[in-house]
Amino acid sequence: MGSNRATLADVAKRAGLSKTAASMVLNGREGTRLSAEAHQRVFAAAEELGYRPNVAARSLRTRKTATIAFVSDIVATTRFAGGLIRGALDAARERDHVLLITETQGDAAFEQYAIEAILDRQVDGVIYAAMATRRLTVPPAILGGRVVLLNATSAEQLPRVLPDDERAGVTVAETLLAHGHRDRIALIGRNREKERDPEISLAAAARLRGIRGTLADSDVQLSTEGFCTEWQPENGYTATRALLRRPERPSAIICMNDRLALGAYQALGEAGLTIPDDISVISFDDDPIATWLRPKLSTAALPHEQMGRRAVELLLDGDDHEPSYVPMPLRRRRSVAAPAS
Amino acid sequence: MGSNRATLADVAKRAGLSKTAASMVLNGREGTRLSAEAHQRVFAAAEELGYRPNVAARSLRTRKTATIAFVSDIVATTRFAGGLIRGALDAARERDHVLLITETQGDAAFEQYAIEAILDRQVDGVIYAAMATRRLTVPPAILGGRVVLLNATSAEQLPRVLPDDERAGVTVAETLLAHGHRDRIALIGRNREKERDPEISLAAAARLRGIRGTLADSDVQLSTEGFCTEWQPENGYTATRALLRRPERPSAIICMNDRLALGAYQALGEAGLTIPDDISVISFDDDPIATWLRPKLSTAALPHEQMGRRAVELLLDGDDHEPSYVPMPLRRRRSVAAPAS
DNA sequence: CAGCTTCGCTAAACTGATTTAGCAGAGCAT
DNA sequence: ATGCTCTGCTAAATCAGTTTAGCGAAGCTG
Repeated sequence: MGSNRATLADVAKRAGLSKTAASMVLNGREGTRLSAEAHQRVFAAAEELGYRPNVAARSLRTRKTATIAFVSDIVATTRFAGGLIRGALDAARERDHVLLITETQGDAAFEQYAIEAILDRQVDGVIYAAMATRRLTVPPAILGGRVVLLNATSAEQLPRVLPDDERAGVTVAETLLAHGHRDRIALIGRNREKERDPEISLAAAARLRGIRGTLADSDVQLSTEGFCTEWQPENGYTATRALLRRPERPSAIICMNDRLALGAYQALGEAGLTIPDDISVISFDDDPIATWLRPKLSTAALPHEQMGRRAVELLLDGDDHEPSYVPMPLRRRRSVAAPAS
Repeated sequence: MGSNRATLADVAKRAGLSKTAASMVLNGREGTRLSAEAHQRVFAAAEELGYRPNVAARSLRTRKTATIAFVSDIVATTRFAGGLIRGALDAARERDHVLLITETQGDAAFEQYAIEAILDRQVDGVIYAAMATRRLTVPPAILGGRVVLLNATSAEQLPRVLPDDERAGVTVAETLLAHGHRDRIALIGRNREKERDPEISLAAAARLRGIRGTLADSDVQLSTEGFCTEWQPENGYTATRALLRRPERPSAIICMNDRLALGAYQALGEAGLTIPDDISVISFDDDPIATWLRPKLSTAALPHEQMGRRAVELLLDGDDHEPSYVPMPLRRRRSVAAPAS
């Protein structure tokens, strides 16, 4: 690869100046007394030689690598991860940085490897990301540098970016109310573990809080709450079937995520019910399947790209340690309508 | 970050030896005449100080960074990308390497940025990946070093890893034949552009070739071929509805990917047909939705993890420039059965 | 015109590793 | 006693930058 690249010495020689001068000019140092002409010559020489500084040499001295480590439990390889990385990648590029990506897979040895790789390479900062919004434990070794939590919190008061799940819950509930749903709003995806253990999920409790609070403000309660051990399509299917066996059919179903909603669609389809005419469905996440379903699913979107972007911004430009809550906009599609009759 | 780390000089001093000696011992250099005792002392000192070499300093001298660049058009942020990255990540870790991830998004300026970032950091090699299996143009600037193409080919004879789409086509066709399907096998997802332009897709033509060849060997032809401008669920839905309007209903539908299959499921469901009793469905990719559908979809899996892994292996240990074809195993699930009656 | 400041620039040290060239002492043969 | 080889180790150069300290000439002051 970069074998015969021009070095700073080459540039200096061509400009008829010292390395010092060349270095200062190229770094735009203030207060140096180099003549305008010297500036010209250095820029010209650098241009002509196609000079690009060697990052290793530079960071040896400056301890800056223009590299950010993106460490995730498992996020880098899931469908949800895409946007997170994309956003981070974009923001990093805008700031002339680059992303070093590692995955711990929840494995202590892997995490150890990641930390060492990061420390060895003296990255400028670490983004510690979680797949599911949750609390996690940051390895002390990286606390020496800048760390931003992405989609996560931790015991330490670190800067962090989180989706505003509670607000999303509010939005979802408001939408249903606005369409005239009141007493027959069901929910599927209740899950004690997710709701209680912040190490597993922060989203479940927050969404539920938002939903219930908003309904309560209008003197409404959820008519039925379906529990699911996982938030997978199968669980949504089963929960929805259970829902339909009850005497009073709901006018709307809130699903705690889009995979559950897929299951709900399947169960409703089998039961011969039409969405949204017979029953409305609304959900959270905005997984790609949301637009694949028929009808397209209305859902509060996890703003992954924005979150990734925000994390980099916080890392590089950030000063405040207030958690950064990113809004989850509702994607209004075709799965919500007024209750039948 | 790593502020007060022990340096090689520290280790040497503690061991009562020179930096030279310490360096040689720690690098396991053969042919050095350092005593066994010297070895002990160096190892002990390094251990006690928790010594880890500074990668920047080392690579300044050796031009090795233990870093691989993973450049993709857009793959890093799509659902399909996960496995690719995961596999590469795992293989890289096993070889004590790390991944620098960038994305060109098909944008020339972004590509330029990626290249410069890569060259500046003197990565040991580049994995150039495409989201869809296709031919792409590798920027000449990176051809100076090791490059492996992932899910892609190029004009240059570069080492590359590709899914064995043709063989997958064979497998899919064989499966249908084995279940007794013959004259009423339909296909959806024909697409002239994808089939003809290798810069768009290599998979479409290869899959089709495999399917047709295998059927022909048994004197069978596809009964209907549905064209789709895109391989999205909607197109699958429309194509399937068209299929069902024809006089003779197919006994099986081959979908060129799982998203089309989702569309097919939706159309079949609406038509009141049961999979696989009334009609079998088989597909390609093994997208996560394949297991979310009811019944679960049989599909030839794109072995993303293996491909990513293989790319790193080829890059680091590889010698041969033969394209590496990775098999696409058929995930046998519930969507294929014998034809009705 | 000596002394001081400012200007414009550079030599050399430094970052932390690897690598080349070679030195001192021991052992042996002559 | 001299010359030679082998052993066990080290000094110093090197990679490509940044940074510190400071030098010589010009200009100005008193």
